Amino acid sequence: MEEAKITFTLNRLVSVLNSHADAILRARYDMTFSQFLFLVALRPGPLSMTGLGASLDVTTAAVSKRAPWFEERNLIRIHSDPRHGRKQLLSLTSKGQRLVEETAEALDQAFIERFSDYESSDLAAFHADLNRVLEHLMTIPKVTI
Amino acid sequence: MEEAKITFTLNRLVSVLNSHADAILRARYDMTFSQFLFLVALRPGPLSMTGLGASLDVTTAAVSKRAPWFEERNLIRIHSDPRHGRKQLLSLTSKGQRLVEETAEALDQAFIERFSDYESSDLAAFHADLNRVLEHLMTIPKVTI
DNA sequence: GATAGGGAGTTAACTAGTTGACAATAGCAA
DNA sequence: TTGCTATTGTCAACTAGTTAACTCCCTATC
Repeated sequence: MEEAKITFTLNRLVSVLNSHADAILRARYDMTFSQFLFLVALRPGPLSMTGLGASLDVTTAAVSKRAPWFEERNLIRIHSDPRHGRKQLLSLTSKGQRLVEETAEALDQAFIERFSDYESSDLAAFHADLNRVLEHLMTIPKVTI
Repeated sequence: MEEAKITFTLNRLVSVLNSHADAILRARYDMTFSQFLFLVALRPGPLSMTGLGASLDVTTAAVSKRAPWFEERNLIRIHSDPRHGRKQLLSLTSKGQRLVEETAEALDQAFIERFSDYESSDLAAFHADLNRVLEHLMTIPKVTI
């Protein structure tokens, strides 16, 4: 039982962090955390419906249904890939790009303030630990069912 | 940007752990992770709709809608509180209790195996770090919006 | 060229959450 | 008692995910 509680603690931690981000985005930008994630995934460059789904860890169908909402608000553009008749490419408009930069910056800032009394080396060590555990999990894909 | 990535890593980690648990539960018990959580929250004792919602970090309405599913399968009992006409109490049936114990044990076991090559002191230290960060977040409820 | 197969996107039907409006009960204060 | 106010649960309408079935379109192979 002691071991399983690590996963509970992790879930609580993530939930608190995400709620906090959500609250900031709603209050200051009238936007949800999940909308933020949708746009942020497009920051590195255009993606197909399927590609964006993979990046968000969500099915293509889910992206396909949400995309028009962002297009209507002129945050993304949806245009068909010239080299593949069926494929659609989603990319940020300049309005979308501006919004992403601004909100990402705001969240970063909030995070930094919240942990201002932590040594940055402590945070770095913590992050390293997280990555170590994550990699450990990824490198044993053998799910013994 | 470096800082914000901690939250990304945390989200990925939680997602991997939960998917793993979900896969085990689906394969061996024909049950989802979220159903497991619903039942596990009742392990310490009966809860009202609202109480269970608080424990699952979900609204009362969400619990109210899901509860009949568990009752139909004889996993929980729903009976009105004798000392409060409106309140409903949800409690595990013996079948539900058996299922919870068995599945919790299976997940614990899977976790232990997955981390068998970790020093248990490393895991304990990691857990302590998580709790430290979580407490830090909880003790500054001042959301500067 | 015809065609079989695979990749990409959409749609329908479902599950699980939300908020807001409501009804019923509890509990206190006058 | 009576009458506010809190708490508790349910319902309707919505959002965001899932899977399964379908439609296009491209490409390889015959």
